[in-house]
Amino acid sequence: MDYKIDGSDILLEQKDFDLDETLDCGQAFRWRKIDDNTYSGFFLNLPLTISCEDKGKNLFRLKDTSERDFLDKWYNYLDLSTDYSELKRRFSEDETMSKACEFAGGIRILRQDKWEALSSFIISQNNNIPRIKGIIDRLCQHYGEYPSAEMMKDETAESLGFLRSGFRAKYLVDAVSKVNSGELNLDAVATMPIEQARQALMTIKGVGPKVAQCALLFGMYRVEAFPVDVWVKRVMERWYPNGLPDCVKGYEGIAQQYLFHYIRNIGG
DNA sequence: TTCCAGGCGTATC
DNA sequence: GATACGCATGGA
Repeated sequence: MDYKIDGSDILLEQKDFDLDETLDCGQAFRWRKIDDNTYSGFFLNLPLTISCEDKGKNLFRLKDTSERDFLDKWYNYLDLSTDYSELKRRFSEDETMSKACEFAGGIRILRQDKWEALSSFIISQNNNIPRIKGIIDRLCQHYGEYPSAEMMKDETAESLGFLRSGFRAKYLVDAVSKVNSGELNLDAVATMPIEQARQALMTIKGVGPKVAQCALLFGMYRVEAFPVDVWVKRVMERWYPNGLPDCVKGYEGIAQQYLFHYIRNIGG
């Protein structure tokens, strides 16, 4: 990772980073493609427009970004401290993982906000990505930003009707209630042993094994969490009937993201 | 029209 | 513990 300040922008040189593969691969739902090389989106409510200026040189421009926001927020959000080349080398001991890493070598795991990831993946269940984005758009439009659990404290399944989120509205309401009451402390969950953390999240109505794993992986950077959705289930049946290879141990969640993207895009 | 989507709660065995 | 089914919505 190398960067310099260019006027009001940050110029970032970063390998193993592709905007489509990272910002539009189903892990985050508030990034919008502006043109071929540019996305606009948010971490919490801090906006960013980011462009790939030169693919060959791994050069990116973070528009209107202070050095402080870059170092304090985006460096962490974009997981710039993790060496994905080294991870891919380890993963590539396995033939399928090798192909998946080669297919989309620019995937990174975003270190998202706990509540946003949890509530987003509650919305994601039995749903498709364009529609998930639509529901989250309406939620943010309504509040003017991504609402905290505190901001949503008076919502009911009925008052959330404008989301057109179907049966998921009541699940959101239960999550809001448990987080606001302190019954579920997301900061505490983030540091629990993984199985205990999973069980704690699953006390929320509408949070099962898959949504819990997604909240842990994408909202709390628990990279050992392994969410299994319909696509990853196909991966397991097709390539890993006896379980994941040893070379992904400890980083199952990151491996999962390569595999998820791979099977969705090769017509599995 | 039917099927499906980054699943889960509930009923039933 | 495993399996079957319904669930809101909207695009293909």
